[in-house]
Amino acid sequence: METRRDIFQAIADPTRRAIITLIALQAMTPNAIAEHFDASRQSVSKHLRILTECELISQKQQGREIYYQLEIEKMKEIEKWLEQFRKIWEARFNQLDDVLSKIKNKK
Amino acid sequence: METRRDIFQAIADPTRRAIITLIALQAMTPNAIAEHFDASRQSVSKHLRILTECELISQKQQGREIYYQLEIEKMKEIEKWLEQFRKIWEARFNQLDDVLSKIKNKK
DNA sequence: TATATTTGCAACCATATGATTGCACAATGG
DNA sequence: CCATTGTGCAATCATATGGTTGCAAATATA
Repeated sequence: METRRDIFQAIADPTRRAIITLIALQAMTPNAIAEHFDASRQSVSKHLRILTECELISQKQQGREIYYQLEIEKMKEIEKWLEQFRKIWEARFNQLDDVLSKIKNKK
Repeated sequence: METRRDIFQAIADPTRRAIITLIALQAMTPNAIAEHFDASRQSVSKHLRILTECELISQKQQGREIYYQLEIEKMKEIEKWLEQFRKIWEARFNQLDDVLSKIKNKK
């Protein structure tokens, strides 16, 4: 709770992943978000703080209400980490393709 | 340590992410893996257990050595979760595209 | 067979985590 | 001005986490 925030650590918690999905399309207030979960309002507030700390979400003050919205660009960092594995998938797929065409040529 | 394993929880730890990257291209023994980190062999062994529990990696016994390899298919589950956000990215990109072409048409 | 190597597991420990409760404070509305 | 509403923060607590050390089991080697 006190350590440096990290996206991967942030999305490790299922409630936080659910929050991310919930506000992905529409910004919401903490109270509105909390209504979707069993957890208390304060507990959700803590999750929002963690998500804010690693800049996965941001706030928009509107009178006394605060709307939290997803910073979808930040999600791309996960995508970026996955890229190295995508390359491997594709390489394997191409290898399979080679094998298949060799079988075909043998016929 | 005792609870049900989850991929997102597994990749939350930086050492585990490093292990995944390390063995992505080539299966390795626990000792060989541990040499790449400051942590003790036993600590790495624990990480390997966690990764195994959520089926992100698998083992291949070879004499008295055990080779751990990445189950790259499992990584696609993260990809799958990201898909919902990719849709939003693309929608935004298209919106931007619309705006740009409208500006162009005005000229 | 005796010894060395490779590995996993159990016990233990300090710290992180996620939840709850209670409070404070600012903005709104009567 | 006073009550209500929306929100964050501090304190506390049980449990999870990640690390260490010490040991045991299995395989390889002399």
